[in-house]
Amino acid sequence: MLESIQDDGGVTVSSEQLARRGHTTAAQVRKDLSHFGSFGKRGLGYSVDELRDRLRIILGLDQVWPVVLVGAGRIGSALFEYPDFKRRGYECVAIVDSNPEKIGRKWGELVIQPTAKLESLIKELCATLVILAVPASAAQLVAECSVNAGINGILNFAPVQLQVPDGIPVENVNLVMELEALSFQITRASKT
Amino acid sequence: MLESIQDDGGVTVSSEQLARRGHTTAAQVRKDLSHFGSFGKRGLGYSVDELRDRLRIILGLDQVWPVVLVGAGRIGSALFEYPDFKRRGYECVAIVDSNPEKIGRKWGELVIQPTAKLESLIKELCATLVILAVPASAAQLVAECSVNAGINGILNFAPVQLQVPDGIPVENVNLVMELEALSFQITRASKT
DNA sequence: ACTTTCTTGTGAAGCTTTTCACAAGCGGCT
DNA sequence: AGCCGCTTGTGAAAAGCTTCACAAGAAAGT
Repeated sequence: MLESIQDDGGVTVSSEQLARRGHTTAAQVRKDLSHFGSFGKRGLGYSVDELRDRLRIILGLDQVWPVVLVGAGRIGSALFEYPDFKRRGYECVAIVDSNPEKIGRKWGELVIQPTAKLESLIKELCATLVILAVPASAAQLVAECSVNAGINGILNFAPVQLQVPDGIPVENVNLVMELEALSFQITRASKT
Repeated sequence: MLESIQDDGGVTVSSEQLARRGHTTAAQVRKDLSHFGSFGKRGLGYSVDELRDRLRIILGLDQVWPVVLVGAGRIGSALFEYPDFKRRGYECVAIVDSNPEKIGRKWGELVIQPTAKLESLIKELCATLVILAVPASAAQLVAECSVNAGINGILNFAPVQLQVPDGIPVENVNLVMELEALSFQITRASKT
């Protein structure tokens, strides 16, 4: 949001304005920010540039995160091509797939590697994140292998609840569940 | 989870077992279910078949949801091919894109249509959901058009907060934000 | 029929998050 | 300098969510 305000030439922004854009309340914006420090000026609001920079640091976007993509299917390719990805500091350093037909193919500069190499690739390239874009049946095994190799976080697209040690953050994206959330709300509303 | 238990031959399941699988607590499982009714038997647990069927009805999965896919890019194609999609009752009834090169191509049985036809397609096909897999700059316009056509819910992949009337549910999937959640947690943990 | 072993459903307690409301502070205008 | 219009940061109150703990009920064995 702050970058879009920058593009529109905004220099300062109030919690009220941010709240309207983000579908929340001004008090919520201020309370949330206050957990990390004090970024605004009374009577004036927040400096867009400064707040953006401070939030980038809080989110860890002031560094490059080497990412290994596991699964060279359609979801994998969608992510690989997604431009915002690299712009935010996430750099795909390796691609892995189990399908022998895909191994050896090139995506951009990268050659698709066999799953057997996952662990050594993570170690050699010091990858911090893996993206799991594999079928549900393979996900748990890939997760364990990544954890053994010392991965720091997992983005999981497989529709299973991964079992990983405490302290390794996992974010799940379950596309069917998002649709189910919609059909649930619509069904509810129509029963009023 | 219940379907996976069915496949493993499970007949009944306790809140404790469900909690372990889902990384939550038995009390949470029971409290959540209690909001929709009383599905279990004391001393025995829940009938897997019955609970699955009841939840399917609650989530609105006992009917077919006609979906229009807007944006025939990589994310769109990943969704279109995703098999779980149709299995859960979401049926893609039309594909729309703004790129003249793509219009007229066939994906399976469906011909890609121009964006201008979106409104009439939604009306004619009685589509209840749209999936927005378009660039951020186009998303708001497509959303408004869909709302005008009487859409019931929106699944939005564009990294913008859509402004739609109250009562139209919107679910957002923001891939970069998921990665940011991971790098934030890793950054935090390393500062302890 | 009685006891034992489970497990649900649910008030009450405890905890977390959100909202309220206002003192304190900044900038511009007279 | 003094006043006025805004807006932050934050304790305190309100609302919401999770956990606890237990009565009530179900099945199976004696």
